[in-house]
Order: sequence, then structure tokens, then C-alpha cells
Amino acid sequence: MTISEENYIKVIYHLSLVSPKGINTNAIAGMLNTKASSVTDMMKKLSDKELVAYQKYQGVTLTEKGFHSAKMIVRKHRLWEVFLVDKLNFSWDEVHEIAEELEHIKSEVLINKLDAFLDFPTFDPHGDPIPNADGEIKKINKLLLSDSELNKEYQCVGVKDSSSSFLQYLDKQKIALGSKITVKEKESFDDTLLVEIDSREMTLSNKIANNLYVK
Amino acid sequence: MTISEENYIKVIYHLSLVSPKGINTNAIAGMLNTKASSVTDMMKKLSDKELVAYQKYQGVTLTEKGFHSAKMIVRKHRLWEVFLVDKLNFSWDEVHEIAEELEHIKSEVLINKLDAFLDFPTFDPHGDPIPNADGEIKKINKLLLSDSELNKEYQCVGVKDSSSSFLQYLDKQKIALGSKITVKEKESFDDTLLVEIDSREMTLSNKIANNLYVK
DNA sequence: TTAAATTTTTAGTTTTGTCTAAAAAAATAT
DNA sequence: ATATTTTTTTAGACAAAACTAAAAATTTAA
Repeated sequence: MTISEENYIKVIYHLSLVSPKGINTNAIAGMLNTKASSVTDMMKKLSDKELVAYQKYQGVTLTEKGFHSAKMIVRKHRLWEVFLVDKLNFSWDEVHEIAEELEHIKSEVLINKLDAFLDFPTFDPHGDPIPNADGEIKKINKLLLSDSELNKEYQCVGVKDSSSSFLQYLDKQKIALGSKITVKEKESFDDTLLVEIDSREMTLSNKIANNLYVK
Repeated sequence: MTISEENYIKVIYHLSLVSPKGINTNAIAGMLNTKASSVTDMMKKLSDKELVAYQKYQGVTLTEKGFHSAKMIVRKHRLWEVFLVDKLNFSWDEVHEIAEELEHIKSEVLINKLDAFLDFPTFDPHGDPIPNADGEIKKINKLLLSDSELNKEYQCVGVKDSSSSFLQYLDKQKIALGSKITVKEKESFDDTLLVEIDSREMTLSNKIANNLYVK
């Protein structure tokens, strides 16, 4: 598989998790900053390789083989992110781009040795699950802070948006994975939340609450 | 710089260290398993980018800029090899291929953090020097075992041939970097050596002695 | 110092992944 | 239900990096 093929497979995988029907040509093009015509070309190639099921005008879905490949790419990406943060002291907002390159390094032995070196982590620095060597993914019952109940204590376990601007905002507010969060009040006008985070009171906008996972 | 460009620059660098005059088109093609015509094309491109000085039929040399780029690629390759051996427990005969891929990962911050994580090593697992962030290379006065003096104790510090067959042979004979070596006798007929290695006596062929560096 | 051999370059293709523009199909709106 | 809009595909082109075959330059040998 070429780097380009891997990137397409990965994008189709991520889109599949959100909407499990056939994935649009345009949606794929949007994610990869490419054009619909390029996507059509690549879908033919991936279909020949039996990584996707493709029928003209009907969108694509991953085959079993394609699904497994996608999980292995995601596994590599997230393990490298753990390495960068835990071992090389990168902060969580700096690792995505580098992991985008590292995820294409070919050796399976390498990734399994890296996994062992990192002590078989099950979640990456943004709280996303890391598929194991068999492709199995540990699920947790997370929900968005915006959907949480009032006056119930939760723990911050992940982010939906992992853009560096959002991650840096969280750093500035000293909100990290593991922080304890209780929603004290919800402003009905704009859905702003009054919350207590690790014993500090603060207000969070609806946009923030919509991008923070808790359990 | 593309991966292909980096590979050409690296090969020209390695050839330059052996023969410091202009590097032949054919020599480059041989190292890269490509054809002379492909090399010519690439030399034009690298020349446009001012990474090499190229004149038709005269061979190429690296410019200052190209020389520095080459050292940075070698730096990355060798630091990743140290990581693979010291942290992930690969053996020294397994790391070359993987490092060939890792050396093309772009981030400079990454490589400097990796350097720090590994405690700023100056030699890789095969005894080759690692350029520092400024491109400086620590030299040692090594010589081939075949050129060493009789009855003088040396220390094994590197290999000239780093093919896995040679490295595995050394493993089997329990010869490692750091081993103490004294040549007791040299057979004049075929240059076979009778040596003492870490208090064990053994004979080594001329071919072995020609590929083992000591100091 | 020519002739032969070798090396290097040029010219013309190929493959991969992309693009634009136009055609075709599907979805939406009146 | 037909017209309009949107989405998707096709057709044709391009750039990068490789190739083959042939031409040109250089080197070696007689």
C-alpha cells in the first residue's frame, strides 16, 4: 500500500465511524484536500485491491480487509502519539502532524515492539482508543460534556476536536484528561455551563462543552 | 526535499567520503539500483536546487548546502538506529531497513528531542559516528583489524560491512563492539589471523579482518 | 592518433497521483 | 413531473521519478 492509498483508507475509516452508510466522494475529497475526480480514480484502484466496495454513484464502504488495514494505520498513528508525548515530552497539541508521517512506516515488528515499550497503552494522548495488534478496540462509555447531567461528577476522558487551538485552550484553563468535572448550572439562553473542575469554578461555552468527552 | 532526492544526496555523501573527487553517474546508479539516465535527470534537479555542483560528463560533488543536508539525513538514520537497538531491543542486524524509512521523517524538533531522549549518543550500533545538531562529527582513530599490529591489544569499535550476514556471524562468534582483540599470529599464506578476543582464542579469515574496525 | 570501448546524456515512454473541464447521473425544488 | 442544482464520473493533461534505446562525449587501447 502506498502512502496515498493508506491516507484514503484512513479517511474512509474515520468517516465510516460517524456515518455508517456509503461514504461520499465529496466527503473524502474534503478531508484530503483533493478533488472529487481524484477520489473516483483512487476508489477504482482500492476496489481492484479489494480494500473498498465501490459502485459508481453509490459511495464506498470498507471491506473486511480494508477495515483491518485502517485499524492498523490508526494503531500506528496513536502509538506514535503516545511515544511522542510520554517519551519525547511533546505536548498533546504538537504530535498530530508528526504522527501523520510516522504512521506510514512499514514494519509490523516495529510497531509491536513500540507497543510493548510503551506498556501496551489503550488510549492515545487525546483519549482516542488504540487498536491492539489484532485490531480490537477498547470501548468506553464516554459522552459529551454538553450531554452530561447537572451536579454529577464526571472525569474528562477525551476531546472531539483535537485542533491545537482547542488543545491549547484546555491547557491554558488547566483542563486535562483525568480532570474531575461537575456541571453546576446551565444557562438556558446560550447553553453556557458553570462547572467545577478539580475544585475550581469556571464557565465554559457551549462550543467547548460540545468538544469535550467525559465519563 | 522528496524522499527520492534525500536518497540521492545521501548516496553522494557516502561515496564522497570514500573518493573525494567528482562522483560518477554510474556509481550513484549502482548504489540506488537505478539507471544512469535516471541519475542524470536527478542531478539536474539537485543542481537547480543548489544541493550539488553538476557539469555534464564531469560527475557531481555536494555543495555546502547539500553536504549539510546529507549529514542531517545520516544523523536521523543513526539516531533512529540507536533508538531501535537501545529502546526497542532490536538487534544490530535488523535496524538498517527500518531506519531507511524513519530517516525521511521531516520534523527537526522530533530529531532533537529523540537525540536528548537517547542521551546524545555519538556512535550508532555499528560504530558509525552520529553528526550532532550542527553537523559536527566526532572522529576516532580507528583502523581495520587487518592493519593492526601483532600482540597489541585493541578494542572493537565498528564494522565496515554492516550486512546482516556479517553482523550475525559476529554475534555467533560473540564478537561485539567493545570486545578486546589481540592478534597473536598472522598466517602469511592467506592472511588468516589467530586472535584472542575477550580471553578466547579463535581464527579469523582475512575477509572478516577487513571488515572489522578496532582502535 | 585513430579506433574501440565505456560512460553519460538525450529523447521518448510509463506509472502514480493529481488536476480541469465537460458529461452523466442523482437529488432537490417548484 | 419536470426543471434545476448538486454530485459524481469520464476524458484528457501534467509533474515526478523511473525506464529503454539511441546518440554523444570521454576514456582506453592499439
